[in-house]
Amino acid sequence: MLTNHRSGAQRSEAARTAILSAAAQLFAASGYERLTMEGIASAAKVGKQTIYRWWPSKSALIAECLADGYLLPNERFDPPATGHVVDDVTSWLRAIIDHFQSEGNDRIFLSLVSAAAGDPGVAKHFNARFGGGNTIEARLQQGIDAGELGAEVPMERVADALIGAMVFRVLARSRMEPTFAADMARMVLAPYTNLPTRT
Amino acid sequence: MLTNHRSGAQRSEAARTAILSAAAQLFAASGYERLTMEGIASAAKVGKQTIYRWWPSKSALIAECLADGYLLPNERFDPPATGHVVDDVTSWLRAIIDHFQSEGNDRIFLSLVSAAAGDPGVAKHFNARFGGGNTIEARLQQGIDAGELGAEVPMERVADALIGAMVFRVLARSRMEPTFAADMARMVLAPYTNLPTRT
Amino acid sequence: MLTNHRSGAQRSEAARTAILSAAAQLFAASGYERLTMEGIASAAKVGKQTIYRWWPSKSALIAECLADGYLLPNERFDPPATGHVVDDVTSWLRAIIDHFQSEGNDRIFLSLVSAAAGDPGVAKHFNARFGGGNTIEARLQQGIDAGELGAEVPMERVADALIGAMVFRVLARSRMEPTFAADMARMVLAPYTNLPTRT
Amino acid sequence: MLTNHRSGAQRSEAARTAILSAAAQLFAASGYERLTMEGIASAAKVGKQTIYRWWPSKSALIAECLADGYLLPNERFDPPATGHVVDDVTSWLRAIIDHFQSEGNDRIFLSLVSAAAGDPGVAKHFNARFGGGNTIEARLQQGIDAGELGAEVPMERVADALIGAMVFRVLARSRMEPTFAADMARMVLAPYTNLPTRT
DNA sequence: TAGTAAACGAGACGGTACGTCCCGTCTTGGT
DNA sequence: ACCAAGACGGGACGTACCGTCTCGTTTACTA
Repeated sequence: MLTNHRSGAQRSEAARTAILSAAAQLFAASGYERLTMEGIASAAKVGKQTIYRWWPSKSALIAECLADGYLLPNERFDPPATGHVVDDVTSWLRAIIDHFQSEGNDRIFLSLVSAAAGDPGVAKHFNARFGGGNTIEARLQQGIDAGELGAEVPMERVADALIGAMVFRVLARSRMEPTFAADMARMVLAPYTNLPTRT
Repeated sequence: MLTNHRSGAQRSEAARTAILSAAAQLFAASGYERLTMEGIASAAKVGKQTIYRWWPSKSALIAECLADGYLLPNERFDPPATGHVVDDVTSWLRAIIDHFQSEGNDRIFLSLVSAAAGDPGVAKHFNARFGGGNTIEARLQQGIDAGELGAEVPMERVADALIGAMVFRVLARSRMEPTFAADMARMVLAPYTNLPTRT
Repeated sequence: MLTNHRSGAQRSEAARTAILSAAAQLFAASGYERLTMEGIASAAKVGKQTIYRWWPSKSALIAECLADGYLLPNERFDPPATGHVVDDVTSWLRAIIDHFQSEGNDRIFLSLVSAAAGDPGVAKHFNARFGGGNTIEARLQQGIDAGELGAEVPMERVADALIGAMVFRVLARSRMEPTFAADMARMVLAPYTNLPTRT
Repeated sequence: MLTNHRSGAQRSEAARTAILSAAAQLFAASGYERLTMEGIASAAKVGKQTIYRWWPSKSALIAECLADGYLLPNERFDPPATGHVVDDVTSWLRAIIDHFQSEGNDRIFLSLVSAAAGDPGVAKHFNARFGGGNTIEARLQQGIDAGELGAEVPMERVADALIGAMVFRVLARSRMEPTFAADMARMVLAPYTNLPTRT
């Protein structure tokens, strides 16, 4: 027999889902710091051990919530491609900002920052969703290919600046101006566009 | 009796100092989440009540640590004024980055982000130190006055982008490249300088 | 200052009493094995830590219940002194048997045996209450002094036999005959009485 | 098909033996209260279900251990028949005492008492081994038949006293004197022997 | 210079949550 | 049908801290 079989009952997908859902719901409602394993277990109608059996810590659990789309919309923040890169980037950034400045979601975002600050595993997923490798760089690359942008545009730096500015403003509890997205996009992309952007 | 006098012992400055020092030391060593009031009281050789008498919460205590310079150098991050604004901003940003990427200080910064994410009071002090009213805008204003920069430079946005990018990279546990500061400074200021910056 | 003073709040006698009462009540109701610290804390409206602060274990708590008379009547089992030692010992033993064969008390006794079997500290108090040094030996000594008993009566052995037989019968769930006490008393004291005892 | 055969595998004698052995070994090592079903299953390399399939409870398992001689020597405590009944009873009692006062066995005995106190089923087997139907009464009957003892000797009471005293002393953690067995035997049998026994 | 009231260290208190152990049941795949 | 393995919902364990509340001592202003 060549199967490396595992005897015993299989992991319950129902329990896994219930735990992630409960964790996400309580996380959104109360924030990372007030999230308790007992609360999750109780909300998920699950024994605490079932949580600890599969996740080593609260932060690992939240990281998986994040990775599996329980906390944030999974496929939402793709920049449009209208042909005008600055406008498209502005739209993209504004969509993100609108989402996280809306009631309820702001708390989630702050809790997520708190979790990411406290745990590298969460940070990794946080970064994966917002930072490097994200869809914004693909859009910039399209802009280069289309001749809208100079090839020397420092794509990672652009992403750092746009996302970072937003994170910082949320962290500072400083509500962003309506023109924030447009201002940021113009500022960081201006030197690389082949169109006049001053004023 | 018309005097609103207060008899009895005065607040002990020794206790206040001991508490802030102990809190800062434990905060730096263990982070915000593992910081405990009992640990602080014990390290400061102080009764718990003496802490609760003067600070309503752990975050208020940390906010005061931050405000009083127990956690960060108080007067350090002033940009130089050599006459070349992009270089000066680069120097300023690099100094901040070097400080917070050094061993020990990175943990403090992350803990600070965590505390700020969890508590608006801490966030206010966090912002005061890094954001809005900071010295960087004064330097930019000097640049405008000296004719180095166009008057239309969006100073708050520049500050958001520079500080925000750094915060984001620290949060993402992504060590910044040696040219990070220079790249950022050039990118955000280029469209407003009266000197050629492409390449 | 010569006082070896202890700073801080004093131990709460109310908490101590509530804990011992709750423990005794639950012990009597559910037995030693089903007794839980959480149940006691909850019934006594006390934090668990307040129990653990003063008693190292469940058994130590039960031992103190026993020592302080929360589980058994404190002053009850004194043999009478009518002048006839065998009758008096019979009365004494029968009183004990009647008490522990009554509904409710039988469970207490068995639980006590279980606790004593599991913990030397409980055993010590169990022994103090039933065994050596008890009042039965004083009564026998009176009998010797009065010339009823030969001086060579092995008092400890008599006590061992009487108490032991009862313990064994309770343990064996073997309800004792009405004549049990009299039979035992006669049997163990007969060789030492100066009166005819055969038949 | 007329046979009332049972399809499927038969009960595994190997599993049964392994479980009883493991239970007895852990019981002797850790006592009744610390004995766990998971520990037994793991030590016996058996699934927990296999235990629960055949025994309803921990106490039933221990009762079977006791009945099948996994915990105590099965055929050991027969009194000799030298012709002198007090000596023979002394020898028998001393053998029992020596066995249970020896290192290791004392713990087993106490654990057994604890188990018996907590569970009637165990108590029944405990009693069967030490009490009522035991071999001591047969020896006493021989003594009566041989004219050594008066026919009125209360055999059950004698057994209660001898076994009970020992149980009580073990329970009280009170090591028995070397002359304990002889003293007890003389005391309880003296009034019924046809020989002088005072001193 | 005595009285008194606040601040202090210490730490007990009623609680909540931790992460672990074990319960007795259920599920899986193999013999 | 029985077995080994082990996941499951649940309950209790003993510990760590929470924020509040006495204690008895120290300090410094007021009468």
